[in-house]
Amino acid sequence: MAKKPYYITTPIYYPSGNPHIGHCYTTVACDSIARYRRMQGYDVMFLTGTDEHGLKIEQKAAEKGVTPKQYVDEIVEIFKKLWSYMNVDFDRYIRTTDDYHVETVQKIFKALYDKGYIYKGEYSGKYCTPCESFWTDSQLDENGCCPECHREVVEAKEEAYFLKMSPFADRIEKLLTETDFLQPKTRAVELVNNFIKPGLEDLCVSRTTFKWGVPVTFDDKHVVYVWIDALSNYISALGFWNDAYNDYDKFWPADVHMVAKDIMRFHAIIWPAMLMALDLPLPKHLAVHGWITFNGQKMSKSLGNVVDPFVLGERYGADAIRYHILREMALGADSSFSNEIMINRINSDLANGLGNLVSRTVAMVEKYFGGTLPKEKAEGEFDSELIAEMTALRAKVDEFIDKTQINNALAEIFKVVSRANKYIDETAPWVLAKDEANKPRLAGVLYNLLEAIRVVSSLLCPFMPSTMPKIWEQIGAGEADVTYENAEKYGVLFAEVTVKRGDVLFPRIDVEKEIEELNSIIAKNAPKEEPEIEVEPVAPEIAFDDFMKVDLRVAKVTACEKVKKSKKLLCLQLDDGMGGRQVVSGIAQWYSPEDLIGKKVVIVANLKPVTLCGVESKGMIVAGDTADGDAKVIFPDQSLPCGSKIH
RNA sequence: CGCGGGAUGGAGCAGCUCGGUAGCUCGUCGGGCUCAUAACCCGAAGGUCGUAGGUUCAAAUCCUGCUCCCGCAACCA
Repeated sequence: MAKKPYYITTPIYYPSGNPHIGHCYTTVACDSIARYRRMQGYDVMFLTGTDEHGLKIEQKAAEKGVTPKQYVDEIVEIFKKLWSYMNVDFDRYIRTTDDYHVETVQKIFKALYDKGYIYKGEYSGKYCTPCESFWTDSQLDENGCCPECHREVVEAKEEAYFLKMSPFADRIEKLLTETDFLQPKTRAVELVNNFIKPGLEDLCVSRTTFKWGVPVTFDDKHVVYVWIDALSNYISALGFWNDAYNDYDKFWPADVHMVAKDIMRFHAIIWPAMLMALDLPLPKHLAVHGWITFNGQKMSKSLGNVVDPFVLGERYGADAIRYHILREMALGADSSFSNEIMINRINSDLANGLGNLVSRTVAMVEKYFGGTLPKEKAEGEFDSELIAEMTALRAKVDEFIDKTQINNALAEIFKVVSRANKYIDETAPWVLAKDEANKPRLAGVLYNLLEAIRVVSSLLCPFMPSTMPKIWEQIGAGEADVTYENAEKYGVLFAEVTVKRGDVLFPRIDVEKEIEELNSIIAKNAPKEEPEIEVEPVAPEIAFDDFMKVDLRVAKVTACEKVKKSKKLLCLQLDDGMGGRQVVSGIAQWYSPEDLIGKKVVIVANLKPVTLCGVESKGMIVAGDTADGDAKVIFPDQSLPCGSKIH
């Protein structure tokens, strides 16, 4: 009988920087599910890869003085190295720069055009002629000028191709609300209300403003913009409309696309729309997970070195890191990552729980029986409960894996670990050992423990693939003993099994000492941050007269309050020495009103007034960017009088 | 009134669909045990279930108002 196919994917990651713990989570989660399915006997295709085109890559490469391809090649190596380091066993790695993928994208684009779903239209926005770049209103700088060169932009239109979305709105809404496509489903309402009900806008699917992308075959001014290029990886990697592979019929539709919530929208709306337009089946599930936050903060570049997966893996082992992120992360919700939580988890579950269980069991077999159990065994009290729990475990784990709830699956497994530890206490082998007559019972107890360990480690293998074989070696389990089949059976191990003590599986970590060391690593890396900010190129030269056009003044904040309806805006009343004025500034995330009242700040006094969220703003507060993209207000010498001109 | 999610012992969560002993993990305290990685086992303390009302014999659970957090959207830097 042919094995059932199972297709699972991670997103293709954007290699504009090194991979971090967030990438790790998605990938390790997929890897674990893929391994579990393989163990269950599915014919698995596990795909991951990188999305390598686009303006940002082009720019990053230019900064470093290399070609875009050279730039991504380098980072892709780091991704692959991390996956190998984390024991991620993918079946295929797709790069959107691969020839076969490019071929598929071009054919899809053409097919959609031929079907009339893609049409040529105009993309309008602000255009900076010297930079040859389009910007949306929100990308413009504070003066409404080009964010790159700070010169004026003009309203302009660019030719672009669009994908019609509206024909699919109804079907997508049904997909989200009436099927179990989206996991967790709570997000469906949000998507429908925000994007579908207001009317799906047609999607701009080509660009002429950068070159680093897949050329549109029938119009070489254009390159395919991210959507069609990136999303179609899921089928191009199977050989859809290319000759590199021939697996489309076997594996499509995918069983699970796993993504983080920030790209849920693209996978829940755009990707189904594309497939509908192509008349292809839709993926079965979209599993959406939250972000890993660090000490409550969203992951950012400056935290990257603290939570560098390489550093953590080196200290605690890849399996421990895998376990921690899988155990901690619930589908849908964010989960906070801190070194302390991680170390405590590793200590309590892995070192004290599982590791110690193996250690004490094996030690007793050696101590009381010289390493090999006798054939004669006696049953006794407490056996039935332990055996019942271990044989029932597989079904429970299966159920949670089916629901992509890895954290709950692990929790079930560790309940049995706990039960086994308790069983040792109940049966007190060290007491039995005192009387020769109890030897058969003692052997029975130890055999049951080995069996429990066998079941637990079999089911745990997909999640911690490098440690489990070490356990099998210690408990004398052969490869045939630790199959999925046997995971629900009792009495699998050879009756006269021989154990072999090994190294400590998960060394206990000294919490305080480790935290201290990790903090010192943070401290060591922290000073580097400063020079690491991306220094923007200096704007083109201007004449003194041009500078004098900008009227900078000192003004004192007399009152300040948050703008209702907005999270980022503060409304400030200023004494500018000229009768006062009101300015709205987007700094509410970093300053509360009390921080500013009474302080003098620098304002651009002759800026054209604008209305933000219904509040008029006459001028702007001068602020600088930090490395994290936060804003810091520039405070002038506080003795300067209000209204004094700065030049 | 843009949309959605959340507020449960010190921390993190479950319970809420289908009202009726408030449960789990970690931490704390006390005890037990000694096979084991100072690990394991047992017990205890600790909760006005955000707030104000309502429905009900009975509400963490249903309804309404309010406060605060978070995400999306918008807006801004």
